[in-house]
Amino acid sequence: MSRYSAADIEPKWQAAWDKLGVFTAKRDESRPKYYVLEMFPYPSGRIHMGHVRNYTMGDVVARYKMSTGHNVLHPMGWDAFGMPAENAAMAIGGHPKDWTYNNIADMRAQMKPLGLSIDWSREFATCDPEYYGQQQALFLDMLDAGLVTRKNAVVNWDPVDMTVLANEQVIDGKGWRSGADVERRELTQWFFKISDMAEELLEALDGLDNWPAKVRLMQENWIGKSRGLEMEFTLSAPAHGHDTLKIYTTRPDTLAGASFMAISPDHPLSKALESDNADLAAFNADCRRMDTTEAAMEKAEKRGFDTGLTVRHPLDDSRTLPIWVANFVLMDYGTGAIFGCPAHDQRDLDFARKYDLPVIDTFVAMDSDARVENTAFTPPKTEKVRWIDQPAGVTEATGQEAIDATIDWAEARGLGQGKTQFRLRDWGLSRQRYWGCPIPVVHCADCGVVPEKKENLPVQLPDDVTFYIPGNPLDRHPTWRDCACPSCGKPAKRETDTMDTFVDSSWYFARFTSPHAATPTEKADAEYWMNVDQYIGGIEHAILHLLYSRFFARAMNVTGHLPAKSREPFDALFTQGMVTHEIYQTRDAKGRPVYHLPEDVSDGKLADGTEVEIIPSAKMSKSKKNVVDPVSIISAYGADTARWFVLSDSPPERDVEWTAAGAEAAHKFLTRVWRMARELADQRDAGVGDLDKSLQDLMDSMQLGMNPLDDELMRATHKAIDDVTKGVESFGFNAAIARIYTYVNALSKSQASARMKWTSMRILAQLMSPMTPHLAEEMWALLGGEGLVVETPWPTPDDNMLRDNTVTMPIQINGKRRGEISVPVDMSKEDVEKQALASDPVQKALAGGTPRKVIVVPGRIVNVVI
RNA sequence: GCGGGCGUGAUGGAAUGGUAGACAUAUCGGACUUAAAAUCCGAAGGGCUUUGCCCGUGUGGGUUCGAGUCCCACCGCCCGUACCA
Repeated sequence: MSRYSAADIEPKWQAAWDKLGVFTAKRDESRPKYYVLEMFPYPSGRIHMGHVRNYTMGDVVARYKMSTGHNVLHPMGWDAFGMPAENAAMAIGGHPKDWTYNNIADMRAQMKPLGLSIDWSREFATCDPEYYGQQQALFLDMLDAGLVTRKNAVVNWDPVDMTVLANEQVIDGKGWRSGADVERRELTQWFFKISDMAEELLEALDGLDNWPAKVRLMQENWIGKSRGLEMEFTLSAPAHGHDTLKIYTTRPDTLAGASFMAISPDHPLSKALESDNADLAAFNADCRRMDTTEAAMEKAEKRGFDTGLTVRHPLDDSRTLPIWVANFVLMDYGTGAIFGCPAHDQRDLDFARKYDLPVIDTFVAMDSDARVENTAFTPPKTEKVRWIDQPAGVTEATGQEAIDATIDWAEARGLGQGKTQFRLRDWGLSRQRYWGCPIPVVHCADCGVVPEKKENLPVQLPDDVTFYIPGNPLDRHPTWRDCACPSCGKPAKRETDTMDTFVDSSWYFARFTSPHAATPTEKADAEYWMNVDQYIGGIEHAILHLLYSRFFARAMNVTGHLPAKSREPFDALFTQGMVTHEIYQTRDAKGRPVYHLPEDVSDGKLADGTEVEIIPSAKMSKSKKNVVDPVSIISAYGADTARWFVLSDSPPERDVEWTAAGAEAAHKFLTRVWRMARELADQRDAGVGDLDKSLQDLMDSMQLGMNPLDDELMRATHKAIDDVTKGVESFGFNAAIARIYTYVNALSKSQASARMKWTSMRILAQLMSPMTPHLAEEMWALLGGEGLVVETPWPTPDDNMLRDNTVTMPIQINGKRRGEISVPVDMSKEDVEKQALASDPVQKALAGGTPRKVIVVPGRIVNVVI
C-alpha cells in the first residue's frame, strides 16, 4: 500500500477485533469494571452526524478505559417504540413492526463501519416482546408496591379525527391532520407516583458530583420545592354549596396586598357556576379550547371572568375581594385558586390594570418610597425591604423572613397551615396508541381493574392491525381485547392503552447487564455492572428522561430488581452538543425560502450563478437540506476521518459545525500521520537500528548519554502523553486533538535518532487509538508493535520528563503586559521580584521612583503597580 | 411566559481570576513542478505618529493589582416546558 486507504485498513482491523472478541463483555471479578453508555437511538432509518459524535465520544472513553485495565461494558440498543412508526404506516402503508425492524437493520449496517467498541451480543430493541414483557413484569411489581395509580388527566382531543393528539401534533391549537380546533378532554389514566419521591429525587441531586451543574439545577427547578401557606377565605355568601375558598400561596407575606381572588376554569366552584351562568360557561369552554402545553398556557393572553362572588379579607372583615375565573390559574398546582397581589407580581398587576382592580403596596425598597405603577415591585426574596402593612408585624426584613413569620403567625391563629408543595407532577404513562408496550391489566365487570398474571406475560401486540383510520387499532381489534379475568376467570377485556415510550428508556441501562434474562435483571450481573460509570447524551434529555430514569432506578430497587447503590443509576453524566451545518437558501418569486443541497453550492453560488444566502450553524434537518450523511463521509474518507473531525473542531458539550473543509483537513492530517509511519517503517525494513518494546525500554537504555535531539523528542513525547491523557479523562477531546497536532508537528520536524522516532510514533498510535482506532492499529503494526493497540496498556508519562528548568514570566505594569523575564522554576518570590524590578521596562516606567505594590504569582506572572 | 445554557480574529475554537487568539480552516508569500494538484516551509487580530503605543472576547455598568473568566442589567441565539424522541 503506497497511500492511506481507509477502505482497506478499516474492515481489516474490524475483522481482527471481531475475531478476538475484544469487545464482548464478561463478568470478571478480578478486574475493575467500567460501564460506558450513550443514549440509545430512535431507529429512524438513517444514522446522522449527531449519532456519530455521540457514539464516538463514548467509544473514546470505552477504549481508553480498556487500555487502563478496566473490564468495559459498552452496549447498544434501540429505543424502538413511538409515534413515527405509526405515522409511517398511515402515510406510506405497511406495518410499524416491519418499518421499525427494517430501520434497525439499516442503521446497524450504517453504524458498524464506524468501528465502535460495542458488545453487539447484548443488542436489543424495546419493541422486542422479550424486552417489553419484562417491562410489563416490572409494571406489575410497581403496581404491587404501590408506585402506580389511576386518576383523571387532560389530553388533546381532536374532535374530527376522534383521536388523542401528542403536543407536537397540535399546531396553533389545531389538529395537524384535520385542522380542527383541539379540545381538552379528561380521561382516566395510569400514573407512576413519582411525586411521592419528589423530596428524595431533589435531595439526591446533591450527591451527583459528576453531573453537569446545569442539569442538576434544571432538575431542581423542575421538581420545584416551595414552602407556602394554605388557607381558606370565607365567601361573603355561600354559592353552590361552597362557603369557603381554599388557596395556596408562596407569598403569604403579601396577604395585605391581596386585591382579588383567581380560580382555575376547572376549579369545582367555576364548574358549578357554569350551570346558571351561560357567559361563564362560554368563557370556560373557550379556556379549554387550548392545547395542554405549559408554554401555550403561559403565553396566551391573560383573561378573566368576574363571577360576581366575593370573599371577606381575613385581615379586615369590612373588605371584600372579588372572585375571578382566570385562564392562567392551573388546577394541577396547589388548590387551583390563588389570591392576586398586583403590587408584587407582574402577572397579577397586568390583570389588575386590565380589569381595573386595586393595587395595594405592602412593602417598599429600603432606600425609596416609590409606589407601584405599571411595574410590579418584585425584589429577590433575600433582599431586605420596608413593610407598610404586614400581618405578622414585620417592619424591616427580607421577603423570606416575612414569609416564614407570616406562616407562623397564620398557624398560631388557625388561619392556615404552612405547606411544602412540589411542582413535580405524577408521571402519566397511558398512551392511546398501538406501537407501545401494552399495559398488562384487565378490566373485569365483576372484579374491576385486575393485574394480568405474570405467567401470561408478555401481553403481546397483535400483528393484524391497520392504520387507514386514526385512533388506537387495539381499541377496534375484533378479538385482541378478549381475555379471561385473572381473578375470577370470567370473560373480560384487556386495557388498550400502551405505555409512554419514556418508560422503555427508563430502565434499558439496567437490562443491558443481562439482556436476555427471564426476569427484568439478573442479580449478580446487575450487582457487578451497575452503575453506569459514564452516561453520554444530549442536553435535551436533561429533565424528563434523566428524572424518569432516576425514579425507575429507585422503583427497581424497591421491587428488588436493582441493588440499593443503583438508586442513582448514572455515576457520571456528560451532555454533548449538536452537529450543525450551514443552510443554503434562496427565495422564490413570492419571497418564500428555497433550500439547496451543499453539493449544489460552490463559492456561495448555484450552478447558474445565483447568489445563495448562507445561514450558519443550523440544526441539521431534511427539510432544510443541510443534512450530511455519515455513510457518504465514510465512503469518501473513512470512519477514522469522520470520528476525528467530530471530536476535533469543538468542545464536546458545545455544538459542532460540520464543514466540508474541516472534514477534508481531518483526512489530510490522518494521511500525513500514516505517511510518516510508512516512511519510518520503510527505514526499519532497510535495517536501520533495532526496535525497543516500549518507551520504558528505550528510556532505560538511552537515559545516559542521550543526544540532545533525542532528549528533546523524549520530553515532547512525555508531555504529549500527559496532556492527551488529561484531555481524554476530562472530556477535553478537542484539546487532546490539538495537542496531538502539536506533537505531530514536533515529531515531523525532529532530527532525533530512528529508534527514538519509532518509539515516539508508536506512542502517537496509542494516543490516537481511542479516536482513530483503525489507523492506530495500522501504524502499530507498521512499526512493529506487539499484538493489537486495543489490547496494549496506555502509556504513562515520567514526571521527571515533564518538568522544565526555567520558566518565562510576563511582567505587567499596572495590569498591562510590558515585558518578560526568564527565571529558574524554583526561584524564590523575593528573587523574582528583584529580577522583575531590575528589568528594562520596569526601570523605565519607575523612572527612579518606587513601586506602590508588586504582585508575584510564582510560575505565572509579575504585576508592578506604580 | 417560565427554567437552563451559550456569545472570543474571516471561520471552528484555546486560555486553574494571571502573556487573549494555542491548534486547525480559509487567505497570502516561498520551495518543489514545464504547469497544476499534492506535499513541505513561512506570514498573519485591528489601528497608529511603529525603539514603542492605543483599541480589542455580544452591549452597558461593577468588583479586583489584574476580568474572556466573577457580579448586575440588557441584546441575540439554542435546549426544555410534562403525549417528539
